[in-house]
Amino acid sequence: MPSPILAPRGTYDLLPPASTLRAGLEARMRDVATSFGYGEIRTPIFEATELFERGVGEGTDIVEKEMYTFVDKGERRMTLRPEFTAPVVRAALEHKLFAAGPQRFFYLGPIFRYERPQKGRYRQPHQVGVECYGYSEPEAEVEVIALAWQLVRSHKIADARLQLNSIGDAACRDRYREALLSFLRPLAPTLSEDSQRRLERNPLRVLDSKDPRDGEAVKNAPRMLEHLCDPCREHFGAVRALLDALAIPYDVNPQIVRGLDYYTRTVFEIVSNSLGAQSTVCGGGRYDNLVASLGGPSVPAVGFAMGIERFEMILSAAGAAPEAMRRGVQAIALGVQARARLLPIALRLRERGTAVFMDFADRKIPAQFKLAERNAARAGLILGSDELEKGELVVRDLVERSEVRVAIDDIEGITTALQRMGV
RNA sequence: GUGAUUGUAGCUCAGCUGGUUAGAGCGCCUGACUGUGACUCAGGAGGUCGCCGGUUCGAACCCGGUCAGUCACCCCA
Repeated sequence: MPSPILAPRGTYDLLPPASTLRAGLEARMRDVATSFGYGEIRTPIFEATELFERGVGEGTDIVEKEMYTFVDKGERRMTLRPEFTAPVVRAALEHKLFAAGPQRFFYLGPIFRYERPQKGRYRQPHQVGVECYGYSEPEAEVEVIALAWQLVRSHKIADARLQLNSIGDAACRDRYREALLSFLRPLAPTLSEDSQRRLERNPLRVLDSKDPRDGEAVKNAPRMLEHLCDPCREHFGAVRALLDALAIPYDVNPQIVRGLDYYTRTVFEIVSNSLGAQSTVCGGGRYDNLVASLGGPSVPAVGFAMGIERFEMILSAAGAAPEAMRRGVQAIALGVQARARLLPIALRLRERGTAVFMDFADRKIPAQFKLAERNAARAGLILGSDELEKGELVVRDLVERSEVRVAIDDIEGITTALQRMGV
């Protein structure tokens, strides 16, 4: 016997009713982004591999070992998108949108990374995120952060915290890099193997190492925030002042570094301790050089990406997951003839937007009531032989356990009775 | 990629130091109840014990491999 085919490792099937909850969450996310003036952008699920090599950075783990890359029949190197920012920039450049001034986009959908699955980490995770182009002003960061914060706040998530840092621009980061290197080099033998390996290539990564051996060295290491050039320091101060004015709480956390090459100046994360080792639910910041590095004009940019699965995990940990509401109607017919009469009524109700469930298996009344329970129907529409004779049907409130009788063809009367029951 | 741990019915799990036809609860189906959801009672369906191989007279149990889940490292949303 052939072995059964399973969903690929690190992926999952979203089934009802979880899929209904997901759809509701996505709808609320769209609403929030829309209320900030962002428009939805949908880009292809695969792109030229080179886009990510240039956009995300050749030295990053994502590009080095996590991409789903293939060669198509036209010998083109293609990659399933591992993130959204590079594709969005590509689309904006392709359609010359930057000629029209500032642009605001949000996106929602799956990304693909070949990673070892664990809690809050999948091979096809889903992200919602925004991109704001054309503003070098600190208000841009604050708008994007406020949007992310609104997403979190609108769901009453208690233990989410905003972490903020500045990693400077090309000029002051290079100077800091040198300062950090000359501090860490003498200590190299005391660092973890990973950090020793990373030291020359990306010394900033040593700062957020979890290895206790690195903690000691990092403790006295020079701080980026103290090495910011004047414009960067001023900019960071302005971001903080605006956040304070909006009463958005945050911690300055010098260890926030972000893994992608394109970030400049402000970086931020929203973290929660209900996520295990994957504590970040949202990560973002400013990336003023990305558009130019992909061959476009010099356009400053700010954005974030939020993990939808992780967001759901926080929601359920907070007990904020919405309960499935009782909704719709169970159409209960006894026998083929009654079914034939009830079917068009069900259709009429559905045309009016009422959910109607119906069973065709000739089950008895009690069995059909059980189905109504399983469907979490709010009301029942019962048509048996008695009713058929009298030309009536029973509209039953499944919560109050009360019922009224209405003429079979009186669709208005049925609708009114259902409305009274809150269907 | 590294390490740890788990895999028995649709779900949650039991199954002693390897020993006849593998169990429970919930769920599902049928009936008691010529037409009202719960409860009760009586029946019933459903498992090649993740898969492959090995050891053994004999494997759900021991060994190896493999697939998948989970957790951590790493990385990140």
